[in-house]
Amino acid sequence: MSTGTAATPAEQGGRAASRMSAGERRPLILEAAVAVFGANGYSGTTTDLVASAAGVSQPYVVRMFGGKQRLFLEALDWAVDRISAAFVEAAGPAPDGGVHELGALQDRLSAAYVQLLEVRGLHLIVSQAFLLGGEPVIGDAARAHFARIWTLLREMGMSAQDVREFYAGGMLINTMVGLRLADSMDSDPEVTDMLRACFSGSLEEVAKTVPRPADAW
Amino acid sequence: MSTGTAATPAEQGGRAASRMSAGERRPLILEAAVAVFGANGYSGTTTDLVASAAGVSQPYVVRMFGGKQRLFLEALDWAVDRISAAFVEAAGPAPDGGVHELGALQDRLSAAYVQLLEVRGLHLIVSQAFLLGGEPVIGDAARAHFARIWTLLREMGMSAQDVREFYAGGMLINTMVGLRLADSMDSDPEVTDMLRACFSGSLEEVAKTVPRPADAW
DNA sequence: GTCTATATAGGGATAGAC
DNA sequence: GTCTATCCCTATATAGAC
Repeated sequence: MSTGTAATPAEQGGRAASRMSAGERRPLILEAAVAVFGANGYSGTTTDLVASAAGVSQPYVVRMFGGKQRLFLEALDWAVDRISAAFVEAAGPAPDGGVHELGALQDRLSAAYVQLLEVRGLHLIVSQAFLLGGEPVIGDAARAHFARIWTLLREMGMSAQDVREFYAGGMLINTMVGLRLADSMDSDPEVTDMLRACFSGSLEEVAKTVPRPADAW
Repeated sequence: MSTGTAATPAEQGGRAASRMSAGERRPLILEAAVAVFGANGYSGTTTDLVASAAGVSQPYVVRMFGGKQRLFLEALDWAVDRISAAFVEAAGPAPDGGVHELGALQDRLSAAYVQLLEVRGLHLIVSQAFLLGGEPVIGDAARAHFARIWTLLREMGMSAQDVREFYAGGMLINTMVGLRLADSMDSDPEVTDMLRACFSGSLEEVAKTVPRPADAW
């Protein structure tokens, strides 16, 4: 584990050491920021925690993004972009200039959303942002993101009620992730039932995907 | 606005001044704590903010509850107790040793949940807690509360899927509150549509109840 | 029961070296 | 491009007066 090599130092507690273009480093820090902000919330996150997770120094993070708030905003963008992209990809092209078949579409979207659980903190940073409506800058961004995905789904042909239901299910999934309910799954059989109910239908077994214990972050 | 009178000094920025038994003051502070923790989250809340909202000094709050974390736990208890009580009351006694009629029960529970919006921060402190699953002490409490209400609803005769759906709707409501979507309602007609969709059915007009701008807190 | 004063720690941001 | 050193503000908690 020599510190001078090029092998990704982030995620391993090692320091950067290797020189990298800002363009390369940026997404690495953002990914770390999503994980840390997701786990600890905006106020609960220190720029130093993000820096450690990314394997760089705290002042560097602040300097690169211009402050904690901007870092959060960019990380949130990054996260919502990924969700949006995943939905677009899952939906695929609308059949023959027409509109998607509803049931199938929703199944694919749900599957895509659960699939995204493998990206650390993705769902959680969004949930965190949704609780920050009172913040002047972040609140505006959060509302815009909420509306943006809403519109995206509407344009795929879902009715307002369809979207409502889909959103509701998504928020419930976010909640179970935030609660780390899966962690207590082994010990408490009733918890398993709750998880089973919440990750409905074919997604059942994916409950295993829910992030396990909070490691470093 | 003489500071020596007995008239509730809390919520008005005035200092306590009046002596009160700990038993009387406690719930006042808890109520303030629910509002402040709900709006700002655990890390985002300072004990001083709670103290100001309650009209007492910061060290007094710390001393009375034994620390910020304990204060949060008690405030959370207070909130979930109120939700639980509201549900029990809304359900009423089960008809003749049997089980509730499902549709009607759910409508009453939903109405009760929305009704509770008039208690500042009630829904939000719960949402905040649900994102703290990684915290050793608070996480356990949050999971317990989640399971407790779940069980309560199951015992009222709802199936696991019924509860899942009800929870999902509740989390969505919490999200809209946290986002303060209602604040942008006047300016953006699309937002009104989203709100209309989310506060489904007869609850439509209650969107007005959603807390307006973040005042002091 | 309630306050003022304060010890002490932690975190965001800046300066400046390499 | 990246780090070390450091400033300064804020926040929890304690001590002790009234």
